Amino acid sequence: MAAKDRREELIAAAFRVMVRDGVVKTTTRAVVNEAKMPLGVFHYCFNSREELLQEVITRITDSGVAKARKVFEGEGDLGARIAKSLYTFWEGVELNPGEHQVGYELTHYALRQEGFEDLARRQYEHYLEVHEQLLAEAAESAGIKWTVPLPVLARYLNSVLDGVTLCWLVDRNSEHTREVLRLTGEHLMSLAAKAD
Amino acid sequence: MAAKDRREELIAAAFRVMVRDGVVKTTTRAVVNEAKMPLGVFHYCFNSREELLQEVITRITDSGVAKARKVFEGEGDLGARIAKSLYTFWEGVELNPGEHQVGYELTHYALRQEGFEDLARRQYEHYLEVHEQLLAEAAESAGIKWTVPLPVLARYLNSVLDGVTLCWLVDRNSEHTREVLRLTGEHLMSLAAKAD
DNA sequence: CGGTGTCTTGGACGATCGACCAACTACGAT
DNA sequence: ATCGTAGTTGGTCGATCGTCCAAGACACCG
Repeated sequence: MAAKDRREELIAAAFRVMVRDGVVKTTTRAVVNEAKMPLGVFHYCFNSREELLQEVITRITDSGVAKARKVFEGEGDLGARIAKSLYTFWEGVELNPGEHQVGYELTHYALRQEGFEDLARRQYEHYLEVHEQLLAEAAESAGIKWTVPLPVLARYLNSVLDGVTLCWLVDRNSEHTREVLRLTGEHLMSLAAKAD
Repeated sequence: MAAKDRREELIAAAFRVMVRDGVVKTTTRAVVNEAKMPLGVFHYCFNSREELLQEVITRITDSGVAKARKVFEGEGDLGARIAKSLYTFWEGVELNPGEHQVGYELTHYALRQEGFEDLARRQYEHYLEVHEQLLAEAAESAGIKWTVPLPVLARYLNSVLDGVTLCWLVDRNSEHTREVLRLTGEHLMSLAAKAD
């Protein structure tokens, strides 16, 4: 009935196809087939395939940011909060690996697509910003100061999470990954000092 | 003249195309065009495009392993060696970003390709193994023990390097990345204890 | 000389893709 | 009732892809 509703359904269908078959195989035909719509619908709702992918990228970025904020909710001292956040983050990865895999695929796709580089840049800009905010908030509520500049610490955290996720997507070694996250949590703790 | 030589040239040409245009656009025609050979050559030297990509993956893995070993060569105490290794690694990334980008693209490609998952798994298995060896060697030559199990420490190091590289490929913030690597080096130092 | 096997080549095939379009329907406003 | 706009559809176009093949070129061995 509504063109806008069709758009949303197609975006959701595209995301499902991506998780199942990968970004490369997410063709216009595969998407409309997943959404059980005739092929003609596609270019009535989207100017191009790229426009659809762009939409999916922003959705994933926003969803990732929101999820990160939710992960960090909680109480307790700094140590407990960090440990729980890392644990919750990892729960999310193991529960939904395809989503993260698609995220990386889209990042690399955007880096190669003329005019899409900014989209990837904004994606990581958001992630780094969120990590920075959460680290700052944690420091304030715990009454501590980070002994490392916040942007650096945020990049460090973001990198470790990206790295362990990528590595786990390949070899699925959950046990070692959890140990790495525990180690990272302890490291973060050691970078906190009493506030002035 | 030689079928085997053609093979090697095609592999090299394929790698060049990948770095320039990405894995997805590395078609049989693009490769033979890069190598300045007629199209028919391709399926005389390779049974399929997948066979070529498989060959490129193993080359990149081997080259990465060799480069990692070379990066770790050097003298001095543990701190200097770690710092220099991280610095040399990062020099390599900044000097040749495309190569690393292709590496990640191929990993994700392999994860999606039926029967190629093992190739990606072996790739990371090698990397982790090399990091483990280098960390063990460093500990021995410095007369220290790692206070964290070696496989975990290797995965941690591998993850940080992967993560910062990926992040830098997107936002090209060299300054913060170097600080993260410095931080990581100090962290590793803090995980060393005098051997028994 | 003839033949046998390794190269080399241009062209062609079938499949799949993104994109487009003309025709059809439904429905509210005039 | 008529018109116009938004929605809907199946079919089709041109481009590009991986793959294959038949025919020619070359060299070595009998």
